Order: sequence, then C-alpha cells, then structure tokens
Amino acid sequence: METMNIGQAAAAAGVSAKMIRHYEGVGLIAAAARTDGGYRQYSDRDTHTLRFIRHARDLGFSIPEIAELVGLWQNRKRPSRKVKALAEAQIKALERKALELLAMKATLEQLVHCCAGDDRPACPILETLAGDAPAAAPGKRGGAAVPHAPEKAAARTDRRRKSTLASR
Amino acid sequence: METMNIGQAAAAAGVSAKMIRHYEGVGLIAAAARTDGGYRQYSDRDTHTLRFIRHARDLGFSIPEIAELVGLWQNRKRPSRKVKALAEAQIKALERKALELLAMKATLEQLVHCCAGDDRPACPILETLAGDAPAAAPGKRGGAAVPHAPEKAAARTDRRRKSTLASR
DNA sequence: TGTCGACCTTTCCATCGTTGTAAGGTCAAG
DNA sequence: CTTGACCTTACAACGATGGAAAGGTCGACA
Repeated sequence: METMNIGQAAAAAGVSAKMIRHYEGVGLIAAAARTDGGYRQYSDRDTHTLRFIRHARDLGFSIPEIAELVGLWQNRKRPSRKVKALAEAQIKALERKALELLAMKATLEQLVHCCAGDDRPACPILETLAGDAPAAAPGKRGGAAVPHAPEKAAARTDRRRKSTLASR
Repeated sequence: METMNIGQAAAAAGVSAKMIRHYEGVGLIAAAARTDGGYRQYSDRDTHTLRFIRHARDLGFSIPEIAELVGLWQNRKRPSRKVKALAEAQIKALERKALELLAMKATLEQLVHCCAGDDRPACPILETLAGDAPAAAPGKRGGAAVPHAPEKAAARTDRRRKSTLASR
C-alpha cells in the first residue's frame, strides 16, 4: 500500500474522500500527484498527515488553525510554546461556547421548571418568551459551530434617524 | 408608533431588518402589509411577535422550532405539555452539544498539561495528534451550531470493497 | 473485444443563521 | 431639485460537510 487512490487514503486516514479534495482545494494539503488517468496518488506519509488533520479537526480546530498546526508539526525547529498557545486558545474558545450553551440550558431549565406541562394552555415558558426580558444572554446561537467567533457584536440593528415624532 | 417601517420594527424588537425579511421569506412570519411605495409596514403587535422570535432564537431554537413555538403561543387552546416537550428537547440538545465541547476541551487540557511550552521543539501535543489514537471522541465539531443534530454518524468514509489483496 | 461496475474526476447545490454588497426606488427635509 | 437616510430586491459569503449530477479510468470477466 505504498501508493493509493483517494478512497484508500480516505479509509486509511478516517477522512472522507470528499474532504481530502476540499483540503487540497483550500490549500490545507499540497496538490497530490496524479496518474496518467488523472487519479490522485497518496503515500503513507500523506495518510499520516491526513490523520493528523482529522485529529485536530476532532478537537474543534478550524481549517486555518489546522494549517498552522500542520506547519508547526512539520517544522523541526518549532518552539513548543507556539503549539501550546494554539491549544490554549482553543481551550478558551471551547469553554466559551460550552458556557454559552449551558447558559441557554440553565435558562430553559428554569422555565421548564415553572411549566405545568399538562393539557391547560397556561404556560410560563411562552409568557417569558413573549415578555420584554431578554430571557437569555444574547450569545450567538447560530452560524459557525465550534471554532472561533466572528465578533459581530456592535450595533446589531439599524438605528432610525430622527426618532419617533414627525417621521411620516 | 402604531405603524412603522422595517428599520423601526427591527430596532423595537432587537432583530435586524435583514432577518425580518428573511423570516418573512421562509414563512416564519406572515408577509407584512406594504405602503404604496412598497415599504413594509409593522404594528406593535408585529414587533411583539418579533421579540418572541428573538427570545426563542437566543435560547438556541432553530427556525422550524420557533415556528412551532409561535404557533403554540398564538393558539389559545394549546396544551402547555407541548411547549414543555419542545423546551425539554432543546435542553437535551444543548446539553449534548455542551458536553461535546467540554470533552474536546478536556482532551486538549490533558495535552496542554504535558507540553513544556518553551523554545524547544519537543511537543506531546503534536505527537498525540500525529499518533494513531483518536485523540477525541469523533463528535461532530463543525456544521450546524446549537440547534438539533443532523445525525450523520454511520460509515463516515468510503469503505473499499474486497480490501487490499487482489482487488482489481 | 466488449461490457460491467467500482472507483475516480469536476462542478454545482444544500445545510444553517446571519451579514455584506450591489443596484436601484421612496420619502422627507432643506 | 438635491441630498441622504431609508427602503426594495437579488446575490454571495461564511464553516465544514454531504449529496447529486455527468462523465472518465481501470481492472476483471465472458
């Protein structure tokens, strides 16, 4: 199995063939050599790299971050300080996101606790959602998952101009 | 402020004008009435609904889930049991995702703990990533964020057919 | 040799919520 | 009438991944 096609490399590394092509497309890995028929060719060394990438991915690193990690990995003169810094930043990012989710969960648990959950329509959950209180810290709950946060805090809505009176 | 334009409704509800149009487009809210010039017109009742949507969004509910919640909210004969069930499902989803993140974090913390973090290249973090061990439970760390999980577990890579020997 | 089928190729589309941008129309104030 | 704040629609982007289409390659077998 010294050289193999993409499917075999994918199986050996635990990554989908789809993602291998994607990683090549975005420059995370170098373009593979091709056979005469145009098939990509991979070596055991390549699958080693792909395994590394998968492990980093499983820890929630984004593709740019993985690129950095791979660069450090292949640099024999790297200072382990840099690797540790990346890992610590990722720990903080993971913690921040986990706390965000747990805060939502805590809010919901409180609401659920107050709801009878029977056949009657009275429901403090809905009443709270309909109320003026924020109900939860406005942490972003959509969009990108684990890796990094886009920082889209400031001024999340259009401010109107001269305000209410005499606008039209 | 009985009727207002989209920007004012957005500011009043704490949602972006962009998202109001989006919610209308995907059917989460009814199409707003228009002025002669084509401007959408919103009432205080509309901003009330939008606030409800924002609160549900802040608790990590997906758009289809919010649609259900809004439906229950506006149904005077709803059983609070249904609302509670939705909330409890969301609690479970949030918990599952938080645990996933915390598991990654714990793995990283263990690795960081073993890394000197100095100017020398020796780095157990990179060595672990390069190794054969999974390094972390293969919980999905990309894709959709808070709401629901697509369940893409089974057979994440192409399996080759007859294996290595005498395949083709 | 012809054919079958497993595999490979590229390209486009979808997810999910949100933001950004482009190109243009409306409206009120000056 | 001009200015500019606001509105309109339509499109693309983010992130990582999956899916499908339409076609080429390769080995095995009749």
